Parts: sequence; C-alpha cells; structure tokens
Amino acid sequence: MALADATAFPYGLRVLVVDDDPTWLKILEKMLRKCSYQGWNLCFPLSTNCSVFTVMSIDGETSRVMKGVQHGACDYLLKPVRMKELRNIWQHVYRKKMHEVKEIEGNDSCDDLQMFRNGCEGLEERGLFMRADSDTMRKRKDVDKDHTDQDSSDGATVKKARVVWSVDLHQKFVNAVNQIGFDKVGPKKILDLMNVPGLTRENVASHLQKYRLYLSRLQKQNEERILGAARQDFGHKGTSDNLNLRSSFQEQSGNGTTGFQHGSQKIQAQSNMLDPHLEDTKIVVPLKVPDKNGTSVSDVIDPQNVTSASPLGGVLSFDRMPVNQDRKPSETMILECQSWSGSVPPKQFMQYPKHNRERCDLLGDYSCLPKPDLEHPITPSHLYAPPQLVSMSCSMEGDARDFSDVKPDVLGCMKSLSPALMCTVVDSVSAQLSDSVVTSTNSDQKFSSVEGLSSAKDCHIDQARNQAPLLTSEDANIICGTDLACLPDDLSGYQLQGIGWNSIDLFQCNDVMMLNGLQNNWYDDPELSSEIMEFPLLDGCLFA
DNA sequence: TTGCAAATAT
DNA sequence: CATATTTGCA
Repeated sequence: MALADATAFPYGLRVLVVDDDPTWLKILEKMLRKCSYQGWNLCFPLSTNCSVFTVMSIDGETSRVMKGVQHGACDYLLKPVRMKELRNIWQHVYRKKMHEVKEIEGNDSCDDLQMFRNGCEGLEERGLFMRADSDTMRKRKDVDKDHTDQDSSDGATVKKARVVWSVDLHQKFVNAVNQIGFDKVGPKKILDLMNVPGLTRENVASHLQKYRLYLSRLQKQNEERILGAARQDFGHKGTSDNLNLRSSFQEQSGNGTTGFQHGSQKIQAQSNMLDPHLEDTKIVVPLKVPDKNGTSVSDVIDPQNVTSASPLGGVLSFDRMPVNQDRKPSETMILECQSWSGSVPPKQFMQYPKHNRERCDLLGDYSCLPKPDLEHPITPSHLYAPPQLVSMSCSMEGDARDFSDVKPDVLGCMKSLSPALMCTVVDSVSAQLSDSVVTSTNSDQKFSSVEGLSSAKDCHIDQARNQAPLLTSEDANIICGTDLACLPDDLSGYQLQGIGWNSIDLFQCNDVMMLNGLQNNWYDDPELSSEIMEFPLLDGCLFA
C-alpha cells in the first residue's frame, strides 16, 4: 500500500493524500497554501514546478493523509491536520534534503540547495518549520512548551476532536444551567459546574447558544399553539357530542359565548407567560410535585434557584392512569399526546450522533415511530388498538356539582402525573378541573359519561400556586385537559381531551410521549422515571 | 468573558 | 443540503 510519499523536490514537497473527500482536500490545500514561502510552495496550484498534490482513494481510508514517510513506515494523520503537522512533514523534507546534500557534498553552489535552505529558514521564522539539528530543536522545545507533549511523542498532533453533545453531557449542561439560574448563566460558570475534562468554555458557549436558540424556538411554537388553541376554543362547548373533539376543534371558527370567555382569558394568561421581562429569564423547571409523603420528586433542581418559568412545555407521564373505574388498575396507559393543531413538528428529538448510536437505543428508534396523525390517531396495531376518544372539557363556571364518583379518577389521573411531571410554572396553573362536560365518544363503552367535575381547587395540583405567581386559579380560568390514549384490555383506549395549558403543552412533546408509551414503562420505577424522564424527554427535544 | 454570526465540518 | 460545531470578532 504505497499510499503516500513525502518527497522533497527542489522547490517543494510532494504529498500524497489518501483521501478523495473534496472538502478535505480543500482544507489541506488551504493549509499548504499558507505554508508557501519564497517559492517553497507545498501545494499546487500555487506553483507548477513545486508541489505535487496527488489524490488517491483508498478503500475505507478516506480520512487520512500521510504525514510523512519514515523509512518506509507510514504515519497517518487524522484530519483535520494543522500547521504543526505540516511542520512535521517539512522536517522529513528537510532531513531528506540534508541527506542529499551530504551525498553531493561540496556542491554548495547548487541553486536548488540554496533555495531550499532559504525556504527552510523562512518557514522556520514563521514557525512552520523546525530545523532538525539538535540546537534549534532544543530552543524550539523551550519555546513551544505547550506543544512539546504532542510533538515529542509521535508527532501526530491531531486537532482536538469536536465535542459531541451526548445526552449525558447535555444533561450535565442543563443541570448546570438550572443550578446557576437562567439569568446568570455564562459559559464559564457552566463549564465550572459541569466539570468535564477537556471541555472548553467555547464548547459550552456554543452549546449554550444553541440551547437558547432552541428555547426561543420552542417558545414560539408554544405561542403559536396557544393562540391557535385560543381560537379553537371558541364555542367548543357545543361540540361535546362530537366523536372526535379534536378534529372538531380544528374546524371550529370560534363562536359561542362561554368559549369566547375561555379563549380571551387564555390569551391573557398567555401574555403573562410570554411577558418579555420573563423572556430572558426562562428556565427549565421540573415542577416539584410532592408525592404522597410530601417529598419532592425532583432532586436535581434547587428550588431556590428556580426563578422563572420555562418556555418548555410540560411533560406529563402517565402510568396506569385510571380513566374510569371499570378499568383495571394494572392497565398501562399510553399518553398519546398528539397535537391537535397539527402544527407541531413530529420530531423533536435530539439527533444523536452516529457514533453515539447506542444512546439511541435508550430511546428506541424514534424515527420509526408513526407520525401523529389527526385523522388517524397513532395506533400501532401490534401494540394497542385504536384509542377511542373521550372528550372532556372543563371550566370553572357553573356549580360545582358532586361528582365524587368521578373525582377520584380524575384526581388519580393528576396524581399519577406527579412522578415524572415536568411542568412549567404556568403550565402547572392550568391543572385545574372544574365544571366540565365529558362525553363518551363511544356509547357502548364502559366509560361513564361524566357530567362535571369538582371545583377547580380540588383538582389543582398542590404546588402549582406556590410556583405560579403569575396566575391565580381565578385568573386562570382555564380548561384543563390531557390527551390520552390508553392501552386496551378488552376495550380500546380512550382519550381525554380538553383545552388548556396542559393539553397545549403536552402536544409539543407528542412523539416523545408516545415513544415513552411504546417503550416499556420507564415510569414503573419511580426513581428511574424521575431521573430518566427529566432530561431525555424535555431536553431530548433540544436538537429538533 | 460573552454573545453573535460567519465559516467550516459532518 | 441541512445542521451542528468551531472560529473570529466586537
């Protein structure tokens, strides 16, 4: 495999590159161009009689370039190659040339030789060339102390590989951001907190840049969705008998008095959430929902540092959520979490790097998941039957009737959200259930039609108020809703659907949630769920 | 040090 | 070709 040959020519160096990647060649050429000095061009096309830049394509070896030739042994450089590497190449040239010089001793008048010497000196001045004689070497090493470790070893100084932001790394990053507080974050602080060897401030800064971009993008989506939902909310009450409330929402043009009221109030709430003053201080806040013992589920975020709302939507997970009392408690629920607006990008997952592929396994090959389809709800036939739709809408208006037979279920639903509940502050406020209309979309099912629900406070997620100064339960006269699909037993699944922050925000994680449903139940293990859920779901959307 | 945006890499 | 990452700069 005579792949390469660094040969000293009278006026330059010949480099054989074992790579036909045009981009790569361009880079190399550029670098070589920089090396040119006093006619000692290293690369064509700067000079016709100097360097020869030959490209060879070698199977499976498309990312390497010859650094030089040492007695027939080939050293390779991984790209990208830096100046230092070229300097090494030059040393080979120099040695070889010197060897030739000795052979033709006494012929100092040779023009070529003189040019060569001049060229070497010139390159040396520019730090591109290191003379091979010991004195100069010693001097160099003193000067380039920071390079000696690389240069002295095998000479294969390879540029530091680009950082791959794996899930783990990103998780650390988000942890750091959350701990610092979004208003105070800086690349350096994050870097310090992350404590990852090799990671530079620039790396973090870059990632932070991307992260912010992502957040703002997400917020825009949220915004659109909320506006859309607010519009669709008009007159929704009249459609309670619609088999598919979701589609009916889409088609509604917005009339009806009560619906209007809801809609307007939602808009108001939204303006709160999108308060420009909050814009820059958004933070991902895993809602700390106490479990039955009152202990906090999340141990990642210091609540003292939680300063504001997150533009990210809430991510709710459901485990064995009882939709009706006939349902066996062991039934696994799948949160369908579709977007009713249909505007949500079907994929909001991190695009895992190829070389990090194993991480993908954790989440499964989401690319294979069916895209949520409004017309055809996600129904992988081998997993569960098509969910039937149950629409539920709630409001605070009207009398709070006694639906004690229903409330436990609803509350159960809400409580079941807790273990892995990721919610923004504002989102949490919306977790209200009130006077409602629940309509079974399939009359022959066991699901009992629910005429109403308890008061808003009853269904309020306990801590929501504490963390949501922006809205009171009175302000947020919001209909809560979730979009559910259940695994069937003898029946098919159900969907609970409604309007409100939760439902809106749920939708933006449609695929995520579905994925979780399709995967084995991560939430079976509370610890697992609180840990795993927190980031892969929420931040897995980062690289949408 | 930071945040941005252009350049570059994948 | 679209994104992701790096680099250069104010």
